[in-house]
Amino acid sequence: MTAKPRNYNIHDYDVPLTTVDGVLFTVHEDQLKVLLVKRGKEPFEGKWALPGGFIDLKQDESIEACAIRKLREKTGVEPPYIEQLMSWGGPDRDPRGWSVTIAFFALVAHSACESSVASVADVKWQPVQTLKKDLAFDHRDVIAAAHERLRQKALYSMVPAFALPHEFTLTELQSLHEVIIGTPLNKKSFRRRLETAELLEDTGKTTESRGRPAKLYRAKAESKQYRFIRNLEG
Amino acid sequence: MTAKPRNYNIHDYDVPLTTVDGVLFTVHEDQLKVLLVKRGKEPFEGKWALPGGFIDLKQDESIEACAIRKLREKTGVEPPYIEQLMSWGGPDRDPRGWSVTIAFFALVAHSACESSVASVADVKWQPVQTLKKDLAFDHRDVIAAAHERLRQKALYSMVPAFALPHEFTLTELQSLHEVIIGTPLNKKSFRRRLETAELLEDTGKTTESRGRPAKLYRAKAESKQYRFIRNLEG
DNA sequence: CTCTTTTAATGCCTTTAAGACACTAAGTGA
DNA sequence: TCACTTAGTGTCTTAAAGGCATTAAAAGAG
Repeated sequence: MTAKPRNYNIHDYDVPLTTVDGVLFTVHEDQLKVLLVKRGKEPFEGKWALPGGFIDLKQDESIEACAIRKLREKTGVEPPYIEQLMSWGGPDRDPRGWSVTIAFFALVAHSACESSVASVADVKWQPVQTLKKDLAFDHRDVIAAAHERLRQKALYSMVPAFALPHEFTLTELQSLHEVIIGTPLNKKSFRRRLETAELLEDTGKTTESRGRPAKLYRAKAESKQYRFIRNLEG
Repeated sequence: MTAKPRNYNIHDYDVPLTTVDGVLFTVHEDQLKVLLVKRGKEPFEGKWALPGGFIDLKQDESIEACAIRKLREKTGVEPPYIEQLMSWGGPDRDPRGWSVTIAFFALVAHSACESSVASVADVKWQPVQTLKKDLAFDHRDVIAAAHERLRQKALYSMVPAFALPHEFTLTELQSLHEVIIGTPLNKKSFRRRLETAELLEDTGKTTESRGRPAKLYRAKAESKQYRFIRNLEG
């Protein structure tokens, strides 16, 4: 046991087993994917689970810092977007007893951490459409909640842009939103609201492929907080 | 210590001190008020704090159930609306060491728990506009976050209705929204969106006072989930 | 070099829902 | 009966999304 500040003694308190988990999404090959890690020990040894675990009481300065650390350990990078999702707790979700997980929801470009993830067998990008039912703990519910949150964000914000590389085209951004929401979107509306809100910077560069070259944009930092006053049709 | 299922032993884990707190709002005399409880023991003995505390690992079936229990203990009733707000954690927010609070945000009619609150000296309704700075822990930040959440809800939902008595007039509901948002709202817009969304039931009753009698309405259960696709102007 | 194909970007009319604000409705009390 | 008060509505304007066709800019075929 470590020395505790003041008079805190864990024996005095009957506290739950509190952990932090991250739901890290990316997009690749027109699919929304979530990062899973194969558990190396009990409980749920061998099952796929969300990256996460115990708070390091000596190192972590906050629960968000803890979540970022967990994700960095698995991907090699810090996600450009992270926010707290919600917490789950109960007597039965962990066989060791009453437990709590504080879940975070994060986005990253597939290209930014491709090497770290592809090089190890116990980490993978799983398409959310083909999620297995036998994930560890209640992680299936956690992912479902994160997916729903992301879906809402796609309707009233440009937050999904942080699942793309630093520079991207409007078509890429729109099709990402469409993948997340699950329905096609109106091209004109999508572009018009982006333009009036001034959320993107023109890089001056363009793509080169078949057809007319597309302009490449960068998300401004403010776009993380921006909320449109009106939702797109879900 | 209690017997734990399987091989769980709290000594094996360096876990934070996890607690649950509730931010319970109501409206009274045209003011938004929050429920505070005077702490009877260290830390922060004698300071005002949010109702909350440790999870009862034998009784509580979930963290939400725990939050509801804490609020019932102080008000005598279960709030008609409760949702998880977010969690805060860090090494310094509690002098006993690394701690986490999972905060909930709830609404109740002032009349529903007036007697329970007025009868004891260590519980009070505090107007959010005149909050003291020296609340226990980081509860000032928690209340600020809850207030901001409630403000957003007032722009795109009818959730604030759950801070009113079971039956209420449209004028009462609108002025509640105005108190929460902090600006006047357009009467016609407010009523029109309510009507088209069919969120309220006409009770057939009316108020009696000076002026034309107002119809009394009841919030339908669905109104808890309903989100307008467009926000009112903040 | 011109024409077809492909993808990007825009113009413009329609539709939806909110803002503004005047007006009518239904009570009370002098 | 009339002034006053509060509730509720009619209607025009404005903001922003939907629909859809058109134009723009490139590559490749002949």
